[in-house]
Amino acid sequence: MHIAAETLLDALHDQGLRITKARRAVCAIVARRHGEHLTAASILEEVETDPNTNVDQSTVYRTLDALEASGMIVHSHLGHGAAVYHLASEAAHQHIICSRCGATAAVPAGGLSDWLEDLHRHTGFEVDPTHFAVTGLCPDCAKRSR
Amino acid sequence: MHIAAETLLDALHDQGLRITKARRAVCAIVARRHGEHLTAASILEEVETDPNTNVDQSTVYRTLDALEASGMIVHSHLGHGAAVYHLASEAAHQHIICSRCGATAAVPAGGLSDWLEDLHRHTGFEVDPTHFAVTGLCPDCAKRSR
DNA sequence: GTATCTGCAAAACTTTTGCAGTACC
DNA sequence: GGTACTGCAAAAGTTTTGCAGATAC
Repeated sequence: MHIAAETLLDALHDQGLRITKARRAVCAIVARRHGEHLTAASILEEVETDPNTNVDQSTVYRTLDALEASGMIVHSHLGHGAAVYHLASEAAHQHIICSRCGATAAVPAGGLSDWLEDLHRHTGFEVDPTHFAVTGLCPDCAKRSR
Repeated sequence: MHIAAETLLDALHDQGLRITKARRAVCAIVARRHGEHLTAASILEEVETDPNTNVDQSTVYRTLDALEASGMIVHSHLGHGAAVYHLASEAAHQHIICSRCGATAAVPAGGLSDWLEDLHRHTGFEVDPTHFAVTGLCPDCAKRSR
């Protein structure tokens, strides 16, 4: 799964937004490191390694918001901490996080479709289950708790 | 579904904890208003309506932690904001929250059991799906977005 | 040229922590 | 009497906001 920073910038441009140095920097990092659990903090940290650019945290958040509004990325919440961002094209998976040790796993969200249909019939909600992780105990912690 | 403040206090006492004025106040509110989406802030707000008692927010959090440790209550995360607390005996339901308007619904978590078994086979995780809500669009917002 | 963006600084919001004094048992 | 608990105050961590100056188009 590859994506070019240009693709992200184009999406912003298509929304009538300007292409700036800060947006280039953030898009480059998102393009390069998508697939990781990217947080605003980790993006900011990486931006700061380049002594030639100076991007503020508020600009990182605003750029991520713009990318999300343009439909290129989504964010989800793994635990109690910071939100993680990933490409919308990779979004259809469910995060699981261990409530004890923080270990994470990802599974395709496909197996949920029956439940989602049920939910829709009962509540009328159109549910996207991937926005929040589900918690549980990872194999190791589950073993230890017995 | 009824519960007495005494029951909660007994649970704390059984853990070797002391029965104090602050804990009485918090337990009374939890007992009276369980079933609502109780947050630390709403509990604090209600405590402050009584001019005779003065309970600090840190004490509210510590009391909720103690009740959770004793197994009487659990907390879950509905959205990006504060955690909500409810009785453990009422916990086996899944929250759904509209990402646009904030409307919430609850459904029994029962329909998820097939998926949970699948998940366990594939990842080894023992998942509790109710800790985080799932997001989606409520019927009204879904209609409006078309 | 001008509307959009940016960096800076500060605030908002929820939750946690250190500490000295209070109150429960 | 002694330990557990409390209120107070401040900090931590993530995200948002107001604003004056900078920059893309």
